[in-house]
Amino acid sequence: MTKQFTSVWLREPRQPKASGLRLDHIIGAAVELLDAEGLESLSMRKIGAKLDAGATSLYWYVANKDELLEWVLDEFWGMVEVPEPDEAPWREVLTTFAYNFRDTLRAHRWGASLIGQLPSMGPNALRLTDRLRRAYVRAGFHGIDIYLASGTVMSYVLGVVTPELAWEKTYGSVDINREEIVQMMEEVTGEGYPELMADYREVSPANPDVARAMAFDFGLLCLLDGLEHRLPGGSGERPGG
Amino acid sequence: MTKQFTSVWLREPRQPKASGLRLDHIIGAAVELLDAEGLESLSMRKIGAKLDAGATSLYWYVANKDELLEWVLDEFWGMVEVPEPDEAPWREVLTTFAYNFRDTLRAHRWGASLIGQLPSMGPNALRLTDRLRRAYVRAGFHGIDIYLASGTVMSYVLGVVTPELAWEKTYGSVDINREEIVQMMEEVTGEGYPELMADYREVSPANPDVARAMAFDFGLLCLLDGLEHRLPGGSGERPGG
DNA sequence: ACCTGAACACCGTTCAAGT
DNA sequence: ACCTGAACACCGTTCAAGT
Repeated sequence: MTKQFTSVWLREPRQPKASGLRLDHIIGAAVELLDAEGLESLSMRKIGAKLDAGATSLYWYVANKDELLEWVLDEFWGMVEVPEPDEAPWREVLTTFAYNFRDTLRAHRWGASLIGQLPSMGPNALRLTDRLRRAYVRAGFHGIDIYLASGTVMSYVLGVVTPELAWEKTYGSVDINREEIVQMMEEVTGEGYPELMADYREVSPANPDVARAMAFDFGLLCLLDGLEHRLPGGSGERPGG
Repeated sequence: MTKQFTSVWLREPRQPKASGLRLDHIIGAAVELLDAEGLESLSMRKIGAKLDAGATSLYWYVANKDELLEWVLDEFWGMVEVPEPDEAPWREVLTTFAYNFRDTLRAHRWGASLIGQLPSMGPNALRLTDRLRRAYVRAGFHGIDIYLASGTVMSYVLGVVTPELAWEKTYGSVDINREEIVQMMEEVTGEGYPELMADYREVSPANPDVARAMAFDFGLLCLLDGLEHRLPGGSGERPGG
């Protein structure tokens, strides 16, 4: 007897009456609280209060907090804009997506945490997945390579931004410059890694926002170059690919 | 009056007496509980109990739970092995790191969450950063490009694995095959994305573990190709780079 | 059908008090 | 110096009861 495979997205929606709570209002209230106060301080009680309802009333529309957050996560995916793949060259489509995704992650900092905690199977997530897939198709990938390539840019962006958010959560409100960071690292390691420290001091841009943006762009360029290289006809083509 | 820049790693350590609690034991107990029960069920009370102490005793060694987790996170970084960059070609070093990092993230599933929540500034994190940096130096990058390239592979791996862990957390214990996933997606989207669904059905490997491993490898190859392409002398070299 | 409040089993953290 | 227990202000969720 194996567990049944189910999903939030397959549940019968509750029929709201004209006045009273509604699932979309609950999700909206959750998003507003998340934007204002962050994931850690979101509680069912606060969502209820925001809607002039008891916390426990939410449980008529939602099985539990995770299920609500799964809906909220799909709202996040709905905020990430991707150009229609027919309307621009594939590198431009993916670059625009990468920058939009980065901006959305930074504007709604709870998004990255939810992506790491809950599956992304809602309609907005699937719409985005489909658009990206078509961008890779238009690039010229075939067969299984479409599938293999289709998550690369998104993974890269998520992986870059996630630790940045963690850093900013802790040190974002602190007035800090590059030199102080390096000094702190030196105190942690002793005289351990002189070249690493010299590098930070000498070559990394003094403004951390600029440094982050440049590194993001550099890596994205590498990834796109590498994808192009693996396209049929490119010199990285695999035998029988 | 700006906030002072401080860190866990700069605090004066408490002097433990011969018998009694010790910071390293507290960290060790936390890691064990994390491996056994996951991040969400870790509590100060449980850590205390595991050490035959009251939960509040921990606060002598640790300012709060986040600070303890910052130490725990550095333990995680300590588990990620990277070959010495002198001992192998740079692509091999980075490939080995990528696979090791992926394995460690999968073996200690709380790691990815902590990376997204807390800064990685401990000695193990810095040791890893330095090794990776030297791998990029050995590859042939110069000046600011060392800095710009140095996070790329790590970001990619983190971004790939993080959503996989979220998926497995929800559906990992469910007996599920590819067809059931596709059917569920079709129920969510209606007949929305026929090509996306056909692709999943026809070209993605039937075993999800195999599918994930192949996609991981493909993207890593792309990224390494793209890095190589940007090396001085490569055709992607930038003017004045 | 929808909403409520009381209640349960938890949290992280503070603090006065003990040794 | 180190550890304790009581206490505070929270959590998510269940459930019997209301309308």
